[in-house]
Amino acid sequence: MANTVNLDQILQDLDATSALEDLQDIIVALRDAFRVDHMVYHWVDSAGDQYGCGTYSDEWRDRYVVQNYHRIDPVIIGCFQRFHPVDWKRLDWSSKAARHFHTEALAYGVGNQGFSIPIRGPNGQFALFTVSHNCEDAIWADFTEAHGRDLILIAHFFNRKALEFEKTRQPEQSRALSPREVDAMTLLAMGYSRAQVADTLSISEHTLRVYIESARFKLGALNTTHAVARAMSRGLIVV
Amino acid sequence: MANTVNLDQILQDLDATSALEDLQDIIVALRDAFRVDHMVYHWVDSAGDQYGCGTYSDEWRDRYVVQNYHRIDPVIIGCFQRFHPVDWKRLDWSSKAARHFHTEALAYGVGNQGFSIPIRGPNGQFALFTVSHNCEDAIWADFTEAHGRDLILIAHFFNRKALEFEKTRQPEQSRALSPREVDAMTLLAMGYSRAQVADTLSISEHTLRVYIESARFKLGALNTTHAVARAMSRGLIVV
DNA sequence: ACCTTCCTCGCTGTTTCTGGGGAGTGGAAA
DNA sequence: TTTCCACTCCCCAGAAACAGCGAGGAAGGT
Repeated sequence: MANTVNLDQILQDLDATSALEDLQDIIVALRDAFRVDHMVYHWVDSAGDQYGCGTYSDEWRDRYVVQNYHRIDPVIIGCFQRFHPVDWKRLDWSSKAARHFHTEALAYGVGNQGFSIPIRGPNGQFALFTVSHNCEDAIWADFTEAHGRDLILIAHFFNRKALEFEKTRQPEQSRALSPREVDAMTLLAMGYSRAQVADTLSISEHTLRVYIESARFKLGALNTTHAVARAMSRGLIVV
Repeated sequence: MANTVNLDQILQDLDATSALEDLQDIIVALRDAFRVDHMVYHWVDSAGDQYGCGTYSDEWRDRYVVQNYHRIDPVIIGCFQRFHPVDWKRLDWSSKAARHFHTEALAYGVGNQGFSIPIRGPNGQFALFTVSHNCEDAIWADFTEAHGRDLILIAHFFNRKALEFEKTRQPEQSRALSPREVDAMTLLAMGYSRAQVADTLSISEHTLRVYIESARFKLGALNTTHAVARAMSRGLIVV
């Protein structure tokens, strides 16, 4: 596992990429350059409409998707609540589902060591950049220590490219909410009922309803809960 | 404006920081090391409850806060919908409010050039790391070209520290949700009605209601929308 | 073995939300 | 100037969610 990696060259190659498919080739080359078992970029999207590329076996990837493992995968859950890159050992593997997931992952060739970098983009986009390997703890610690920063940059550039290519698919860049709409969504997210929200904002409940409706429309939401969820995941409101 | 910057030393210093106040000293030192006019870290929070540190004058900062400029600042608006670091020249300064904001910023000593890096953390956290300077376009382009990557890493480490210090404020942890509860919350967050969720999960609506109620209880939520919002902000569900 | 948690199903009545109308102001942009 | 958009207010009927009560079986951990 090693050491002489030309970061500049990698990032330049990444920058020069012009098609989504090329990322797969690049990540394989990266895996070889770093001499680790696996390297994966994984754009997580609850809709199941996820994009990813990497060096896991097709069988594992298929199984992961079919079983909806992104819901119990401690790597995803853990990274989602963190900002730091995180070593898999520091995650919570205590639940039964997590342990089962772990043994199965090992059986499918995923390394016993792992290092994952959470990445977040606009509109609540969330992705992971993961390096995995089979080795002892000390060796792995040296590796992450040595290459952590490089991996952050690579992850950043990877996501940049992925966003660039996927941008066309996501025309749903919702209009920004008006201040009043933000207020309404925020208070609703805090558990207030419509009556309470209207009271807090000193407006009639009818007026409030107009805000909720227009927010729902702007966000393409089906109901209030959906609208609040979307507003949150797009970072339009903070609770 | 310059060139010999010891990135390792900077990041180590950042990592060793143990108090929020120290970040202010570090950012001043950084500004001097990079020989630019201003360097600012700005945690943007829609609530107005923002944290920031940097080298802008106190007058400008106060005015910014009082006037709620974060709502019209093209840097914030532009960065919020981007993932790339962005040069200020590429932002949209066309609106009247933006032009007024710009001339005023210049008057308060903000540089005519700027480079801002959006950073996103868990729960929709959003921050900016900005470098600003007074110089010509070509010189500025050289600078951003030369130091863009370093700045990304510095921004990352800055935000890491800021999150670390702020985390202590909100240690609320709740019991984990059961798989079925997660399913229910997730589908509700996706805009499904109770009937649709029950149908999707192939359970009766009555059963579904029990899940929602127990999730609400576990999360300390007042209603379904609140429960979904809390589940999201705690990273228990991914939408 | 016991206790806890999870999963599943049922009833009733009350409160709240939703969707469909409508109308008028003021400010900012084209 | 006209045309947007944000903000404010109003009514009504049907649909949906809420609160509170109940039950039993399966699986896991102490």
